[in-house]
Amino acid sequence: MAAIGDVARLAGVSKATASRALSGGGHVAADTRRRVEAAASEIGYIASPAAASLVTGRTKNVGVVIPIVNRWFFGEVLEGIERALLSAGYDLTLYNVGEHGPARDRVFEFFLARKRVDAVIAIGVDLAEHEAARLAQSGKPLVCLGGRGAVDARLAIDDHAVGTLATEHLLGLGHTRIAHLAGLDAVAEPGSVPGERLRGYLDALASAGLAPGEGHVVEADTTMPAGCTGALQLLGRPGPRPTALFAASDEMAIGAMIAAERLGIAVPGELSVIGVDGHEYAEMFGLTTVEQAPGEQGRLAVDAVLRLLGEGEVADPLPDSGAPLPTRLVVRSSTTAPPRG
Amino acid sequence: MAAIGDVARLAGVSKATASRALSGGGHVAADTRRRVEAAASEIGYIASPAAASLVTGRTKNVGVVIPIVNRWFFGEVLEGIERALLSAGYDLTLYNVGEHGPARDRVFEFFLARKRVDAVIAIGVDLAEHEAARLAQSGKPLVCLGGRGAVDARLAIDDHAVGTLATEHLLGLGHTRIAHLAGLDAVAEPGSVPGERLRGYLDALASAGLAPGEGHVVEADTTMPAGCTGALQLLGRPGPRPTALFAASDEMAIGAMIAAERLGIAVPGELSVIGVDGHEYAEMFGLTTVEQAPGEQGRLAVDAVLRLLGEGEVADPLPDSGAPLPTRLVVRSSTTAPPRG
DNA sequence: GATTCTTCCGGAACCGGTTCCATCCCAAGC
DNA sequence: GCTTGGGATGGAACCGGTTCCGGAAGAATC
Repeated sequence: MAAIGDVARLAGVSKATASRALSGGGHVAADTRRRVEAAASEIGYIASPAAASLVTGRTKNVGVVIPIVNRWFFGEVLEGIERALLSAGYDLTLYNVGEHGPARDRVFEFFLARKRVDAVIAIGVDLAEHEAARLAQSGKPLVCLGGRGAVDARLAIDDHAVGTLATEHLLGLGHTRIAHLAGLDAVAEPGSVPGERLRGYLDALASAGLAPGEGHVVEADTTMPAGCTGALQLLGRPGPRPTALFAASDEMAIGAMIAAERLGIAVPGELSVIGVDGHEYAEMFGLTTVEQAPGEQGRLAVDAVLRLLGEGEVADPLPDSGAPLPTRLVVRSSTTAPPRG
Repeated sequence: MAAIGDVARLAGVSKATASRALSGGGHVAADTRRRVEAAASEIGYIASPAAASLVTGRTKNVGVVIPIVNRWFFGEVLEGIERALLSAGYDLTLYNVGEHGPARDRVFEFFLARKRVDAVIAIGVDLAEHEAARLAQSGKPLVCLGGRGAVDARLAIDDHAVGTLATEHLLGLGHTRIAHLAGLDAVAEPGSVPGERLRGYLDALASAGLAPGEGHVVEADTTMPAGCTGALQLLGRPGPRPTALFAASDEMAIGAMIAAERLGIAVPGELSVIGVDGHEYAEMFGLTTVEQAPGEQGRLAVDAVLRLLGEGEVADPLPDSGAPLPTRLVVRSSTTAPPRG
């Protein structure tokens, strides 16, 4: 394996100059730099990241902590992060941590504590106090995308506003019996994503002088099958049926549309459905939704990390660090005015 | 930051002994080892991976190359790999490479060529000749899961057998008009996954003295929306309608079931549907499918890599390296005998 | 023309581990 | 009692870069 000493010898310069020519920012004559570069490519020299990081303390590597890979939103964020990091010359080390337990502790205590990553991006994970503390103590920048826990840099959409926006869209169409397919633990955990969306929904209803009908708020996993099951339960019960349904995710909304089709309920004729996410399948199903852009959110998280690492261009406009990430209502064919009568 | 010298001093031994006590396999007195370990934990010593890998040449890090994160199969494999690597003390560095282009070249030429990963796992990627050569030249073990290209270690299911198995299930139920929703380029690329499944389907039909009806083989992306669109096209055309449909993936199969529902075609009464994958949603839709176990496949790939790195237990039974990965038929409620008449 | 500044470059220390080699000591074998 | 052997340990080299420091040469200033 070719080392930088070989390059230097071939180019007739010292190791120091070779290093400066190849990576350092020091003053090197243009001609010398060319000679060194030629020598390097001639013998196929590739710098050792380990040696460099040993002395600089930086690894050009960012750890990404994610609770689950195989959910559309997370996968999309992950792809966005990967692309952005790669084009900045950074590697991405993936840590898939689930519920609290020994495996999760091991990631925080051992893997992330080592000097192998320069920074950490945590996506949708609720950091326990000691986990955040551990990371802070290691001195590595930490950027959170969603999730909860006390950290300095957090990017998130305004989930309360999302709930309000979706509900107001339905209210604006004239609906009054609006049901909600909420995420798990929406009622029990007020600060969580499902909790905030539920609160936004309730607040919008209240502003219109309304309240949800009995059994018109159902909690389910944010997946299509769970959405389908939840909707079957919600739409199948006796009593006045809702004319509109706000689902906490697009997957749930699609599941609900499938449930409606199964029950012979026309969408949007007899039931309007709105979701949240901007899922890639939403368009095919004609689903009205409050879009967020997970891939773009991943890119923004990388931007934030790079800035914290001092790599950001000075020209970069500082993002309004407090402001929530953008969302937007996309109206398709799954929502319309309620049936007359 | 505490270094190993600090630990050694505190324990009253030399750096060499401290290193041996903490990681090396050399002879260390039990009492000394205890003293060193106590000293290490007292000052919160954490070894620097960079320093260790600089001298040992090993990084305890595996690169994973994947064409797309956000597809159920790949996400599942990725999670399986992550879990297995983590429990073996390895890190996972993710490279999401798409079509051939400068970004992809950069991954192979720059990122993977550096001494940052000990081995590479490529999932479902067709390695170009120069890409495989580059990896081979770097001397790093390479394990492929699916995909094509000349490499030494490849794990894959037998896609031809999958196509045959699915088709024979339908034939066994008495179907004769069996359509196929194939993956993209199934006809154009005989060696590919979609191509092999198509061939298995055709061979099974031929063995029964049958051939696909006109327009009864349709190619589509292996997603739910594409499967829906393809099925609408396939089922909507004039002429005798197929009584059974073999879709090249579960997502496509689910899309097809939605299409059938939309067209008022009963499943399985008027149309039997079978897919491939064992998707997490298959059960909810009652979908009969040829299951493969992507998470388990990821674990097996890690096993293979670890063995190549010399970490495998000698006791480990060598897997029949040539044998295809297991698949199995799971019969649910989406397939039945064809309608009479 | 002498002084100062700037640019370019080489020598050498250093990052933090691992490992080779030499040494020491104690127990076993003759 | 002396040699032999092997386990335990320390000293020092080493991995492959980066960076500090100092020197040399040329440009700019007076």
